[in-house]
Amino acid sequence: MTPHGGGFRPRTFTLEAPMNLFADMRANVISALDEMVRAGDLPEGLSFDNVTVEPPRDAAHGDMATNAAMVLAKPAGAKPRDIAEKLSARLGALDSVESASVAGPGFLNLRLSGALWSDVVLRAQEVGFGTSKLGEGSRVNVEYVSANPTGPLHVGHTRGAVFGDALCNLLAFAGFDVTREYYINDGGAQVDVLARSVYLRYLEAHGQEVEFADGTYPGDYLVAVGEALKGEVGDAYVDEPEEVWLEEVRAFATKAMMALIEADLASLGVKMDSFFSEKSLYGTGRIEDALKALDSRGLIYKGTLEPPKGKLPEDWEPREQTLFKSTDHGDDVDRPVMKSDGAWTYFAPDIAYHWDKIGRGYDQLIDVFGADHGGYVKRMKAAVSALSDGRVPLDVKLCQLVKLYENGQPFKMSKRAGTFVTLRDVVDRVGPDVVRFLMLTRKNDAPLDFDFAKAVEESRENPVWYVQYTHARIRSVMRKADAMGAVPGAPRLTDPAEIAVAQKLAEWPRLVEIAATGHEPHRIAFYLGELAQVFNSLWNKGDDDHSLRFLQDSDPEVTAGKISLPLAVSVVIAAGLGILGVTPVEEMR
RNA sequence: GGACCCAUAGCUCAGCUGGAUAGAGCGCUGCCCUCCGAAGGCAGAGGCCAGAGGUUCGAAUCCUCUUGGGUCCGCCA
Repeated sequence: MTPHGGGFRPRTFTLEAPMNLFADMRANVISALDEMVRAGDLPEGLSFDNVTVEPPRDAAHGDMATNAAMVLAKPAGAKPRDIAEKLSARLGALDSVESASVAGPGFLNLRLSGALWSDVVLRAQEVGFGTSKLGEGSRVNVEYVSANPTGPLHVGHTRGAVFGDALCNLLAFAGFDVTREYYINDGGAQVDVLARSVYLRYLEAHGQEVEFADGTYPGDYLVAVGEALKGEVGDAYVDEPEEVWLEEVRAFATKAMMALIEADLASLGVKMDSFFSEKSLYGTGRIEDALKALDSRGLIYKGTLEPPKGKLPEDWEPREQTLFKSTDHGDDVDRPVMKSDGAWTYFAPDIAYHWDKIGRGYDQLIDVFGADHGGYVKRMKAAVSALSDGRVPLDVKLCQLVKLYENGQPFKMSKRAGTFVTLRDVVDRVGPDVVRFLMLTRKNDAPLDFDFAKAVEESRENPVWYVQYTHARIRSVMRKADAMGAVPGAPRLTDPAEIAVAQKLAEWPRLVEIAATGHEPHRIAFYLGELAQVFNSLWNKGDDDHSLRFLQDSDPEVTAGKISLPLAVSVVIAAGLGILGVTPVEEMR
């Protein structure tokens, strides 16, 4: 049996027809059902929308299962098992299906022919395996991080940055046209505070004694900015009133902070496509335009809100404000867009910003916020729904808090003393790859514990290490195979452990689509852990059964057939890590 | 008072948008370790999916209520 002999059936693989075994089989099931309708086995006019083809929970049941008979039983007025039997006969006749059997309440279990698994392994070796046309022709704007430009990014921002970036990679992998965007909050009072703080550092650079009162930022990251300002303007602003310098110092400081933030993001491997300035909305009529758009839909009015129930703020008194009738679009109460003194609320520029995004023609908007912004989700969705007349969906992903630990002990930090842990601290400590992977080992809406010691531990408990280790050991095998002169050939999968790996590989394209549809990049991280596990299980079996080893020293040709599977696994791991933004390593140190 | 999120093995968490006997890691118990990449492998025990109703062929998953945690709640950005 030469590896390039009979069993080898090369198939061309193009991005126009990415492989998804489950989608392919579902198409087979649907056409079989259509045939049954024509043959009179099923009534006309049935909807097949709820018919699914999935991996069965228990692999002993088969390779795939369809619920078609159960879903159709009621509308067709037939018994599930009768439908399943007839469907079984048709599907059993397919080349790719080895056997079909009816089980349980009406499941149809399919056992696929061995040759199909070999095809999966071959195609999984292709770069681009798992890419999808799911997002074809669809443009998505993902807004994430969007931290105030008043200082370096801290741990809290890190999770949002990693989540948003991985989500963008995932969407791009699934075929979407993605824009990564950062909204700069440079229009509010906090940048004035920044400017005053920088001014104090500027005076300091001129040798003055200064005091950081409440309401200023004392962090020493502004020392260099103050000095830079001195280098720029000399002593022009010394002992001048605020009116003279505020605007320019604000612009100078904001620019410096954004440079700092961009550098922080770069240390994590995050690069934005677009920065959108809140300030650019003021005095340009853009806020007015957005509110006009709402007004033209009859959604702006003057009124007085009910006082909040329960604890009443001490200084509460009813005031008339300009309100957005967000309750028409699913919100609980209408929201003020203009304060009683005539100034915009923070919500007004947010509306204008999203109005701008809609105007740029995106098919879908995603906002990644911290969990503390949960209260704004409904009003943002209401605004986007109103402004796009329900055409553009907005999905808001909330990232829960990150708690830091050092060997199980809570990591102390004091915000007041300015000793909060920055993104840079974390990245410098464990490296960007570890940070990124671990930040995605929890769903975004679940709190995350991050332990510095465990993050760099080399053990099965550490998912980053485990996946990297698996990739590295495969690369090692591939290098040795190369030295033997073995080129990956047609895989011959016989052992259940080998088939199990191929089955896991077959799930990859489907998993990508599920993760992309749900905006859930953490699924990729979990999948990689599972893939590594089934693969290592096969590897370990090689200890007892030497015929399962990938490198067969005596026989380069058998080796050629064996190394296809590990090669495919390494390709998928590399692709998955790529989505997470983690570099796959060739060797562990 | 209201809104949103969460509750799954002793611990930390998955659970593929409603599928079959609910999974993984750690911990626990018992075996095996000198093997291509050592930093382990295999097997076993462990569950009223917070509780109660409802929807249907079928619910950890969807709806309602209850309990217990987190976040937020006019002019702060």
